[in-house]
Amino acid sequence: MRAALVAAAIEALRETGFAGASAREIAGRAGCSQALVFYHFGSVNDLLLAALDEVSARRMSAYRDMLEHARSAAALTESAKAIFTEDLEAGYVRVLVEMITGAQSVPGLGEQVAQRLLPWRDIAREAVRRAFGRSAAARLLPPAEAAHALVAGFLGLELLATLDGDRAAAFAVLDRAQSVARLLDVLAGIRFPGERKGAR
Amino acid sequence: MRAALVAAAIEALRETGFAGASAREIAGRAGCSQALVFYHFGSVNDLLLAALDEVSARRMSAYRDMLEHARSAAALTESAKAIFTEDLEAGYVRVLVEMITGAQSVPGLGEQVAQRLLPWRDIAREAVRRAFGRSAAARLLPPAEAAHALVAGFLGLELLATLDGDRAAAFAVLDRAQSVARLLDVLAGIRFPGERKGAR
DNA sequence: GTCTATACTTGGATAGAC
DNA sequence: GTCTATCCAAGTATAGAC
Repeated sequence: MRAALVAAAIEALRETGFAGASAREIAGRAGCSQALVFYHFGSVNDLLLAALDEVSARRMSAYRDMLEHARSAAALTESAKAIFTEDLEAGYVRVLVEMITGAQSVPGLGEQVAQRLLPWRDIAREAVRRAFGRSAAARLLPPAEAAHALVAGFLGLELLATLDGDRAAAFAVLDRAQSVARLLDVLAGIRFPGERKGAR
Repeated sequence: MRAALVAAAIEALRETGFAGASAREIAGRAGCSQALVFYHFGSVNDLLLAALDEVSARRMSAYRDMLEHARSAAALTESAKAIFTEDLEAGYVRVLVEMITGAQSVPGLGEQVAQRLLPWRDIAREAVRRAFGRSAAARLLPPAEAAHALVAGFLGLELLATLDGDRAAAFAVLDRAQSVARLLDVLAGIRFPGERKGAR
Protein backbone atom coordinates (compact mmCIF):
# COMPACT_ATOMS: atom_id res chain seq x y z
CA MET A 1 0.00 0.00 0.00
CA ARG A 2 2.91 2.28 0.73
CA ALA A 3 4.12 1.83 -2.85
CA ALA A 4 0.60 2.32 -4.19
CA LEU A 5 0.41 5.65 -2.39
CA VAL A 6 3.66 6.82 -3.94
CA ALA A 7 2.44 5.80 -7.40
CA ALA A 8 -0.88 7.54 -6.78
CA ALA A 9 0.94 10.67 -5.62
CA ILE A 10 2.95 10.77 -8.85
CA GLU A 11 -0.24 10.38 -10.83
CA ALA A 12 -1.98 13.12 -8.85
CA LEU A 13 0.92 15.54 -9.26
CA ARG A 14 0.85 14.92 -12.99
CA GLU A 15 -2.88 15.21 -13.48
CA THR A 16 -4.10 17.68 -10.86
CA GLY A 17 -0.91 19.56 -10.01
CA PHE A 18 0.55 20.35 -6.62
CA ALA A 19 -2.48 22.32 -5.48
CA GLY A 20 -4.77 19.40 -6.31
CA ALA A 21 -2.61 16.70 -4.79
CA SER A 22 -4.39 16.44 -1.44
CA ALA A 23 -4.33 13.45 0.88
CA ARG A 24 -7.90 12.61 -0.08
CA GLU A 25 -7.20 12.90 -3.81
CA ILE A 26 -4.15 10.66 -3.57
CA ALA A 27 -5.79 8.10 -1.30
CA GLY A 28 -8.73 7.96 -3.70
CA ARG A 29 -6.39 7.12 -6.57
CA ALA A 30 -4.60 4.52 -4.47
CA GLY A 31 -7.93 3.02 -3.42
CA CYS A 32 -7.35 3.30 0.30
CA SER A 33 -8.20 5.45 3.28
CA GLN A 34 -6.85 8.94 3.54
CA ALA A 35 -5.53 8.13 7.02
CA LEU A 36 -2.87 5.88 5.49
CA VAL A 37 -1.09 8.87 4.02
CA PHE A 38 -0.35 10.09 7.53
CA TYR A 39 0.37 6.65 8.92
CA HIS A 40 3.00 5.90 6.28
CA PHE A 41 4.44 9.33 5.55
CA GLY A 42 3.48 11.61 8.42
CA SER A 43 2.25 14.39 6.16
CA VAL A 44 1.15 15.04 2.61
CA ASN A 45 4.30 17.00 1.83
CA ASP A 46 6.49 14.13 2.91
CA LEU A 47 4.54 11.80 0.65
CA LEU A 48 5.02 14.19 -2.26
CA LEU A 49 8.74 14.30 -1.54
CA ALA A 50 8.79 10.51 -1.50
CA ALA A 51 7.08 10.60 -4.90
CA LEU A 52 9.79 12.95 -6.16
CA ASP A 53 12.45 10.59 -4.81
CA GLU A 54 10.83 7.67 -6.59
CA VAL A 55 10.79 9.52 -9.91
CA SER A 56 14.38 10.63 -9.38
CA ALA A 57 15.59 7.12 -8.68
CA ARG A 58 13.68 5.66 -11.60
CA ARG A 59 15.13 8.16 -14.07
CA MET A 60 18.61 8.56 -12.68
CA SER A 61 19.94 5.24 -13.95
CA ALA A 62 18.42 5.80 -17.38
CA TYR A 63 20.01 9.23 -17.56
CA ARG A 64 23.41 8.04 -16.45
CA ASP A 65 23.52 5.15 -18.90
CA MET A 66 22.47 7.17 -21.90
CA LEU A 67 24.57 10.23 -21.27
CA GLU A 68 27.89 8.85 -20.19
CA HIS A 69 28.69 7.63 -23.67
CA ALA A 70 27.93 10.92 -25.41
CA ARG A 71 31.23 12.40 -26.55
CA SER A 72 30.07 15.03 -29.03
CA ALA A 73 27.41 17.72 -28.99
CA ALA A 74 25.38 15.77 -31.54
CA ALA A 75 25.57 12.54 -29.53
CA LEU A 76 24.68 14.42 -26.36
CA THR A 77 21.70 16.08 -28.00
CA GLU A 78 20.50 12.77 -29.38
CA SER A 79 20.62 11.18 -25.92
CA ALA A 80 18.99 14.22 -24.37
CA LYS A 81 16.24 14.10 -26.95
CA ALA A 82 15.53 10.42 -26.37
CA ILE A 83 15.49 10.79 -22.60
CA PHE A 84 13.41 13.92 -22.54
CA THR A 85 10.90 12.41 -24.92
CA GLU A 86 10.48 9.50 -22.53
CA ASP A 87 10.18 11.89 -19.61
CA LEU A 88 7.62 14.05 -21.33
CA GLU A 89 5.49 11.05 -22.24
CA ALA A 90 5.68 9.53 -18.79
CA GLY A 91 5.18 12.86 -17.03
CA TYR A 92 8.34 12.75 -14.92
CA VAL A 93 9.36 16.31 -15.71
CA ARG A 94 5.83 17.35 -14.89
CA VAL A 95 6.22 15.99 -11.35
CA LEU A 96 9.44 17.94 -10.98
CA VAL A 97 7.94 21.21 -12.19
CA GLU A 98 4.92 20.82 -9.92
CA MET A 99 7.14 20.26 -6.91
CA ILE A 100 9.37 23.22 -7.73
CA THR A 101 6.46 25.65 -8.03
CA GLY A 102 4.34 24.06 -5.31
CA ALA A 103 7.23 24.24 -2.87
CA GLN A 104 6.94 28.01 -3.14
CA SER A 105 3.81 28.02 -0.97
CA VAL A 106 5.17 25.76 1.78
CA PRO A 107 8.00 27.19 3.91
CA GLY A 108 11.02 24.92 3.92
CA LEU A 109 9.87 22.64 1.13
CA GLY A 110 11.90 24.51 -1.48
CA GLU A 111 15.21 23.49 0.06
CA GLN A 112 14.21 19.84 0.09
CA VAL A 113 13.16 19.94 -3.54
CA ALA A 114 16.35 21.78 -4.48
CA GLN A 115 18.41 19.10 -2.77
CA ARG A 116 16.66 16.40 -4.76
CA LEU A 117 17.27 18.25 -8.00
CA LEU A 118 21.01 18.50 -7.35
CA PRO A 119 22.02 15.06 -8.71
CA TRP A 120 20.11 15.74 -11.93
CA ARG A 121 21.95 18.98 -12.39
CA ASP A 122 25.26 17.29 -11.67
CA ILE A 123 24.55 14.68 -14.32
CA ALA A 124 23.66 17.34 -16.85
CA ARG A 125 26.87 19.22 -16.12
CA GLU A 126 29.04 16.11 -16.42
CA ALA A 127 27.31 15.11 -19.63
CA VAL A 128 27.96 18.51 -21.17
CA ARG A 129 31.55 18.41 -19.96
CA ARG A 130 32.11 15.03 -21.59
CA ALA A 131 30.41 16.05 -24.82
CA PHE A 132 32.31 19.32 -25.17
CA GLY A 133 35.68 17.93 -24.14
CA ARG A 134 38.30 20.61 -24.65
CA SER A 135 36.77 21.87 -27.85
CA ALA A 136 36.17 25.51 -28.69
CA ALA A 137 32.59 25.03 -27.53
CA ALA A 138 33.80 24.50 -23.97
CA ARG A 139 35.52 27.88 -24.00
CA LEU A 140 32.64 29.67 -25.65
CA LEU A 141 30.05 28.00 -23.43
CA PRO A 142 31.32 26.75 -20.04
CA PRO A 143 29.73 23.37 -19.19
CA ALA A 144 28.24 24.60 -15.93
CA GLU A 145 26.33 27.34 -17.71
CA ALA A 146 25.39 25.17 -20.66
CA ALA A 147 24.02 22.57 -18.26
CA HIS A 148 22.02 25.19 -16.37
CA ALA A 149 20.53 26.39 -19.64
CA LEU A 150 19.83 22.79 -20.64
CA VAL A 151 17.94 22.01 -17.45
CA ALA A 152 16.08 25.32 -17.63
CA GLY A 153 15.16 24.56 -21.23
CA PHE A 154 13.74 21.16 -20.32
CA LEU A 155 11.65 22.58 -17.51
CA GLY A 156 10.42 25.42 -19.70
CA LEU A 157 9.48 23.12 -22.56
CA GLU A 158 7.51 20.98 -20.12
CA LEU A 159 5.73 24.07 -18.81
CA LEU A 160 4.65 25.13 -22.30
CA ALA A 161 3.75 21.58 -23.30
CA THR A 162 1.40 21.26 -20.34
CA LEU A 163 -0.14 24.64 -21.03
CA ASP A 164 -0.71 23.78 -24.68
CA GLY A 165 -1.75 20.21 -23.92
CA ASP A 166 0.54 19.39 -26.82
CA ARG A 167 4.15 18.27 -26.93
CA ALA A 168 4.71 18.73 -30.66
CA ALA A 169 6.42 22.10 -30.24
CA ALA A 170 8.78 20.67 -27.62
CA PHE A 171 9.73 17.81 -29.91
CA ALA A 172 10.31 20.19 -32.80
CA VAL A 173 12.72 22.21 -30.67
CA LEU A 174 14.58 19.06 -29.65
CA ASP A 175 14.93 18.00 -33.28
CA ARG A 176 16.24 21.42 -34.18
CA ALA A 177 18.70 21.36 -31.31
CA GLN A 178 20.15 18.24 -32.85
CA SER A 179 20.80 20.00 -36.16
CA VAL A 180 22.52 22.84 -34.36
CA ALA A 181 24.59 20.38 -32.33
CA ARG A 182 25.76 18.65 -35.49
CA LEU A 183 26.88 22.03 -36.85
CA LEU A 184 28.72 22.73 -33.60
CA ASP A 185 30.60 19.46 -33.95
CA VAL A 186 31.66 20.40 -37.46
CA LEU A 187 32.80 23.82 -36.33
CA ALA A 188 34.73 22.28 -33.44
CA GLY A 189 36.62 20.12 -35.94
CA ILE A 190 37.96 23.09 -37.90
CA ARG A 191 41.67 23.68 -37.31
CA PHE A 192 42.93 27.22 -37.34
CA PRO A 193 46.43 28.07 -38.62
CA GLY A 194 49.05 27.27 -35.99
CA GLU A 195 46.60 25.43 -33.69
CA ARG A 196 48.04 22.50 -31.71
CA LYS A 197 46.73 19.09 -32.67
CA GLY A 198 45.57 18.05 -29.19
CA ALA A 199 43.36 21.09 -28.59
CA ARG A 200 40.22 19.67 -30.12
CA MET B 1 -9.28 49.26 -3.68
CA ARG B 2 -9.82 47.27 -6.84
CA ALA B 3 -6.34 48.25 -8.01
CA ALA B 4 -4.89 47.50 -4.58
CA LEU B 5 -6.32 43.99 -4.77
CA VAL B 6 -4.72 43.37 -8.15
CA ALA B 7 -1.38 44.63 -6.83
CA ALA B 8 -1.73 42.44 -3.75
CA ALA B 9 -2.59 39.45 -5.92
CA ILE B 10 0.59 39.93 -7.94
CA GLU B 11 2.57 40.18 -4.72
CA ALA B 12 0.94 37.05 -3.30
CA LEU B 13 1.56 35.03 -6.47
CA ARG B 14 5.20 36.05 -6.34
CA GLU B 15 5.78 35.39 -2.68
CA THR B 16 3.48 32.54 -1.72
CA GLY B 17 2.77 30.94 -5.10
CA PHE B 18 -0.55 29.96 -6.64
CA ALA B 19 -1.42 27.54 -3.86
CA GLY B 20 -0.86 30.25 -1.25
CA ALA B 21 -2.70 33.00 -3.08
CA SER B 22 -6.04 32.69 -1.27
CA ALA B 23 -8.66 35.39 -0.94
CA ARG B 24 -7.69 35.87 2.70
CA GLU B 25 -3.98 36.10 1.92
CA ILE B 26 -4.51 38.66 -0.83
CA ALA B 27 -7.02 40.74 1.13
CA GLY B 28 -4.60 40.79 4.03
CA ARG B 29 -1.86 42.21 1.81
CA ALA B 30 -4.26 44.76 0.35
CA GLY B 31 -5.41 45.74 3.84
CA CYS B 32 -9.08 45.13 3.26
CA SER B 33 -11.78 42.59 3.88
CA GLN B 34 -11.69 39.27 2.11
CA ALA B 35 -15.26 39.85 0.93
CA LEU B 36 -14.07 42.55 -1.47
CA VAL B 37 -12.33 39.96 -3.59
CA PHE B 38 -15.69 38.45 -4.45
CA TYR B 39 -17.46 41.78 -4.75
CA HIS B 40 -14.95 43.11 -7.31
CA PHE B 41 -13.89 39.97 -9.14
CA GLY B 42 -16.50 37.32 -8.44
CA SER B 43 -13.92 34.66 -7.56
CA VAL B 44 -10.30 34.26 -6.57
CA ASN B 45 -9.38 32.77 -9.93
CA ASP B 46 -10.79 35.74 -11.77
CA LEU B 47 -8.76 38.06 -9.56
CA LEU B 48 -5.62 36.06 -10.33
CA LEU B 49 -6.39 36.29 -14.05
CA ALA B 50 -6.83 40.05 -13.66
CA ALA B 51 -3.42 40.13 -12.00
CA LEU B 52 -1.97 38.26 -14.96
CA ASP B 53 -3.59 40.76 -17.33
CA GLU B 54 -2.11 43.63 -15.38
CA VAL B 55 1.37 42.17 -15.57
CA SER B 56 0.93 41.43 -19.27
CA ALA B 57 -0.16 44.95 -20.06
CA ARG B 58 2.59 46.51 -18.00
CA ARG B 59 5.31 44.49 -19.71
CA MET B 60 3.94 44.31 -23.22
CA SER B 61 4.81 47.87 -24.16
CA ALA B 62 8.30 47.52 -22.73
CA TYR B 63 8.83 44.34 -24.69
CA ARG B 64 7.57 45.79 -27.93
CA ASP B 65 9.68 48.92 -27.71
CA MET B 66 12.88 47.14 -26.89
CA LEU B 67 12.57 44.27 -29.32
CA GLU B 68 11.31 45.90 -32.47
CA HIS B 69 14.62 47.59 -33.11
CA ALA B 70 16.72 44.45 -32.73
CA ARG B 71 18.00 43.52 -36.18
CA SER B 72 20.78 41.07 -35.32
CA ALA B 73 21.06 38.11 -33.01
CA ALA B 74 23.38 40.09 -30.75
CA ALA B 75 21.03 43.07 -30.59
CA LEU B 76 18.10 40.75 -29.91
CA THR B 77 19.94 38.96 -27.15
CA GLU B 78 20.96 42.23 -25.58
CA SER B 79 17.36 43.44 -25.52
CA ALA B 80 16.19 40.09 -24.25
CA LYS B 81 18.76 40.18 -21.50
CA ALA B 82 17.77 43.66 -20.36
CA ILE B 83 14.08 42.85 -20.38
CA PHE B 84 14.40 39.54 -18.67
CA THR B 85 16.62 41.01 -16.00
CA GLU B 86 13.92 43.57 -15.26
CA ASP B 87 11.29 40.84 -15.23
CA LEU B 88 13.27 38.63 -12.93
CA GLU B 89 13.87 41.45 -10.47
CA ALA B 90 10.26 42.58 -10.49
CA GLY B 91 8.89 39.03 -10.40
CA TYR B 92 6.74 39.27 -13.51
CA VAL B 93 7.89 35.96 -14.95
CA ARG B 94 7.24 34.42 -11.56
CA VAL B 95 3.58 35.42 -11.79
CA LEU B 96 3.38 33.83 -15.21
CA VAL B 97 4.97 30.57 -14.09
CA GLU B 98 2.71 30.35 -11.05
CA MET B 99 -0.38 30.82 -13.16
CA ILE B 100 0.73 28.24 -15.73
CA THR B 101 1.33 25.55 -13.12
CA GLY B 102 -1.50 26.56 -10.83
CA ALA B 103 -3.97 26.44 -13.70
CA GLN B 104 -3.27 22.72 -13.83
CA SER B 105 -5.37 22.12 -10.72
CA VAL B 106 -8.38 24.20 -11.80
CA PRO B 107 -10.38 22.88 -14.76
CA GLY B 108 -10.69 25.44 -17.52
CA LEU B 109 -8.15 27.87 -16.12
CA GLY B 110 -5.40 26.55 -18.36
CA GLU B 111 -7.08 27.78 -21.54
CA GLN B 112 -7.49 31.26 -20.12
CA VAL B 113 -3.85 31.44 -19.09
CA ALA B 114 -2.77 30.10 -22.49
CA GLN B 115 -4.77 32.78 -24.22
CA ARG B 116 -3.07 35.48 -22.18
CA LEU B 117 0.35 34.08 -23.00
CA LEU B 118 -0.29 34.19 -26.75
CA PRO B 119 0.65 37.84 -27.36
CA TRP B 120 3.94 37.31 -25.53
CA ARG B 121 4.76 34.37 -27.72
CA ASP B 122 3.83 36.34 -30.83
CA ILE B 123 6.16 39.13 -29.83
CA ALA B 124 8.98 36.69 -29.25
CA ARG B 125 8.44 35.13 -32.66
CA GLU B 126 8.37 38.47 -34.44
CA ALA B 127 11.47 39.61 -32.61
CA VAL B 128 13.36 36.51 -33.65
CA ARG B 129 12.12 36.88 -37.19
CA ARG B 130 13.36 40.46 -37.36
CA ALA B 131 16.69 39.62 -35.78
CA PHE B 132 17.38 36.65 -38.05
CA GLY B 133 16.18 38.31 -41.23
CA ARG B 134 17.01 36.05 -44.14
CA SER B 135 20.34 34.98 -42.74
CA ALA B 136 21.57 31.43 -42.57
CA ALA B 137 20.39 31.33 -38.97
CA ALA B 138 16.79 31.58 -40.11
CA ARG B 139 17.21 28.45 -42.22
CA LEU B 140 19.05 26.54 -39.53
CA LEU B 141 16.67 27.63 -36.80
CA PRO B 142 13.15 28.63 -37.93
CA PRO B 143 11.93 31.69 -35.96
CA ALA B 144 8.84 29.93 -34.64
CA GLU B 145 10.93 27.21 -33.05
CA ALA B 146 13.63 29.58 -31.87
CA ALA B 147 10.95 31.72 -30.21
CA HIS B 148 9.39 28.69 -28.53
CA ALA B 149 12.78 27.71 -27.18
CA LEU B 150 13.40 31.29 -26.07
CA VAL B 151 10.15 31.49 -24.11
CA ALA B 152 10.73 28.03 -22.63
CA GLY B 153 14.22 29.09 -21.62
CA PHE B 154 12.98 32.18 -19.84
CA LEU B 155 10.36 30.22 -17.93
CA GLY B 156 12.87 27.53 -17.02
CA LEU B 157 15.47 30.03 -15.83
CA GLU B 158 12.83 31.63 -13.64
CA LEU B 159 11.90 28.24 -12.21
CA LEU B 160 15.49 27.48 -11.27
CA ALA B 161 16.11 30.99 -9.98
CA THR B 162 13.15 30.70 -7.60
CA LEU B 163 14.23 27.28 -6.46
CA ASP B 164 17.77 28.46 -5.79
CA GLY B 165 16.63 31.78 -4.34
CA ASP B 166 19.40 33.19 -6.51
CA ARG B 167 19.34 34.70 -9.98
CA ALA B 168 23.08 34.73 -10.57
CA ALA B 169 23.02 31.55 -12.66
CA ALA B 170 20.24 32.93 -14.84
CA PHE B 171 22.19 36.12 -15.45
CA ALA B 172 25.31 34.15 -16.29
CA VAL B 173 23.39 32.20 -18.92
CA LEU B 174 22.00 35.41 -20.40
CA ASP B 175 25.50 36.90 -20.61
CA ARG B 176 26.77 33.80 -22.30
CA ALA B 177 23.88 33.80 -24.75
CA GLN B 178 25.05 37.22 -25.83
CA SER B 179 28.53 35.94 -26.65
CA VAL B 180 27.04 33.12 -28.70
CA ALA B 181 24.72 35.55 -30.49
CA ARG B 182 27.66 37.76 -31.42
CA LEU B 183 29.39 34.74 -32.90
CA LEU B 184 26.24 33.88 -34.84
CA ASP B 185 26.20 37.37 -36.32
CA VAL B 186 29.79 36.98 -37.45
CA LEU B 187 29.06 33.59 -39.00
CA ALA B 188 26.01 34.98 -40.76
CA GLY B 189 28.20 37.63 -42.35
CA ILE B 190 30.57 35.14 -43.97
CA ARG B 191 30.15 34.92 -47.74
CA PHE B 192 30.64 31.58 -49.37
CA PRO B 193 32.05 31.32 -52.93
CA GLY B 194 29.35 32.09 -55.50
CA GLU B 195 26.83 33.35 -52.88
CA ARG B 196 24.51 36.16 -53.98
CA LYS B 197 25.04 39.48 -52.28
CA GLY B 198 21.45 39.98 -51.04
CA ALA B 199 21.23 36.65 -49.21
CA ARG B 200 22.51 37.89 -45.91
C1' DG C 1 -17.93 50.05 -1.70
C1' DT C 2 -16.57 48.26 2.32
C1' DC C 3 -17.30 45.86 6.54
C1' DT C 4 -18.80 41.97 9.89
C1' DA C 5 -20.82 37.74 10.36
C1' DT C 6 -21.79 33.43 8.90
C1' DA C 7 -22.83 29.22 5.97
C1' DC C 8 -20.63 25.75 3.68
C1' DT C 9 -16.74 22.90 1.81
C1' DT C 10 -12.41 20.87 1.68
C1' DG C 11 -8.20 19.47 3.56
C1' DG C 12 -4.70 18.09 7.27
C1' DA C 13 -4.23 15.40 11.01
C1' DT C 14 -5.40 12.23 15.13
C1' DA C 15 -7.96 8.52 17.92
C1' DG C 16 -9.47 4.27 18.42
C1' DA C 17 -11.70 -0.07 16.59
C1' DC C 18 -10.42 -4.19 14.07
C1' DG D 1 -1.68 -1.89 8.60
C1' DT D 2 -5.92 -0.44 7.49
C1' DC D 3 -10.41 1.47 8.40
C1' DT D 4 -14.11 4.69 10.33
C1' DA D 5 -15.05 8.56 12.77
C1' DT D 6 -13.98 12.90 14.15
C1' DC D 7 -11.67 17.43 15.12
C1' DC D 8 -9.87 21.57 13.64
C1' DA D 9 -8.07 24.97 10.48
C1' DA D 10 -8.42 27.35 6.28
C1' DG D 11 -10.73 28.43 2.20
C1' DT D 12 -14.76 30.06 -0.91
C1' DA D 13 -18.64 32.46 -1.14
C1' DT D 14 -22.92 35.01 0.38
C1' DA D 15 -26.06 38.07 3.31
C1' DG D 16 -26.90 42.04 5.33
C1' DA D 17 -25.46 46.26 8.05
C1' DC D 18 -23.35 50.76 7.34
